[in-house]
Amino acid sequence: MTQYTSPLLRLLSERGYIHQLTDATGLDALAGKQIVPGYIGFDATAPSLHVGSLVQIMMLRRLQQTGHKPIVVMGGGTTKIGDPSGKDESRKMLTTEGIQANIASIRTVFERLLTFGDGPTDAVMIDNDEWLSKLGYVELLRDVGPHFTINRMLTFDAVKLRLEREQPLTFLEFNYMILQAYDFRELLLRHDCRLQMGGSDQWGNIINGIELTRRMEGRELFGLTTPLLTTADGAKMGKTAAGAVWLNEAQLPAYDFWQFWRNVDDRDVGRFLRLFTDLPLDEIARLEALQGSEINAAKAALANEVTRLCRGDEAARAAEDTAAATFGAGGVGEDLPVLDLPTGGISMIDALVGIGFAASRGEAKRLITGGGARLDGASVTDESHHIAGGAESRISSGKKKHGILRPIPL
RNA sequence: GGACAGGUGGCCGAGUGGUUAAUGGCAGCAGACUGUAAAUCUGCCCGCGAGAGCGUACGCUGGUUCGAAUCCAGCCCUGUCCA
Repeated sequence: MTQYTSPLLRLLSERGYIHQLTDATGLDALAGKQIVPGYIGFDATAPSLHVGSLVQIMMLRRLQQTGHKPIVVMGGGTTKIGDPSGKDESRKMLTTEGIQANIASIRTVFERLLTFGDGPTDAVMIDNDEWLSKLGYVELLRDVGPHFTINRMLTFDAVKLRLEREQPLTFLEFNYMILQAYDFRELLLRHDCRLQMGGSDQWGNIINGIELTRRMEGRELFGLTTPLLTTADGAKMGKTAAGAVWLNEAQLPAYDFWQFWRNVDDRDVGRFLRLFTDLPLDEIARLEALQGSEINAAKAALANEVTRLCRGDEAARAAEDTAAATFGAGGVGEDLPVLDLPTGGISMIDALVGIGFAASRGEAKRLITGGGARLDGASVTDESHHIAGGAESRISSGKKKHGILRPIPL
């Protein structure tokens, strides 16, 4: 591992954030002598980011922790165009209000992880719509156009792959990289931003921004990418059964968020602890070394820490208590999903659908037939089983998903 | 504008008149084994229905046929090449 002198690069390096770096010694020197404003761009297409973006968010946190200035750039301007990457027509373009609402919602998570304000190392959040929407086409062509050759743009993976696979690549999409490059330069001019970070898939875009700025302004910028975060079995991080693992409470309850981390693959524990928690490295080394079932303690620590950072102390504690009560004691915890139990009871099928363990009645039946539906821990195999009203009970799908059936109070 | 190839279930990809709700793979769910892990094996995997069954579905719209994802026509979309 390269020896860095700046606290920033040391921290990033020892915790596993660095995949590629444009000019390691240059950035190391710069970070050692001044506050480096650095930015990462985020999508504004949904009201919440998901764990796939958490590495980037954490990186901004590290930036601030080592005395630099994090800049969160929301892609409001680019979102307006609509994301062209999918072929499915139904991808609707968002209205300005919709995008603003998304940005406001996303901001709540950033506020937990970064300190915002007006100070020199306080984080700021900017919407690239501020400048992109004012940009004239002719102006853009004149200023930026000469600095991009099609020849080079065609060599970028994002483009090359699509062409090789004979998939459509629209002009719109093709232009994304130009807009992103433009962002970097704009951020230099507005906020003296010197560094852009991102996932490894952003390397090409980041390089473009650096190149463009060098040609237009004669200034040197830096780029840094994180390794593509996959789980140990090779899947892309952030998608699970129920869909994306959202960072916002409104999109995913804290208990489920906690469970996601509690259930990571053994092999991922150490890496995730370094990336997603503030635990000291020696503590992580100790946890990571646990063998066999003991590694579950490390997973619990991971779940607690990440939930605490993203959702707050209280949420983390409630999730942990619920898990302990549910899995340890075989009872129920307060944080489990609850379904009202009518006085006359409810059918097993309706209960499973009602609490969200099955998407349709057919699915609920299959769950029952397969032996995965449980009531107070006992498997229910009768499709027409009727749950009596009056008493609280625990309903489960498999061994991991649990919920409470609670009589409606009179 | 022309020639050719293509548009199938969350994704990839078979199928080219009936036995096809549609082979297979991936992803997903459940069971067994475990440690709320991985790997492995087994079952499930469009909706409604207790069930027989019914309804939807192979780009869109019509047509041929007892019967179509499969044949025909028009249209839309994508790719490759040509103008």
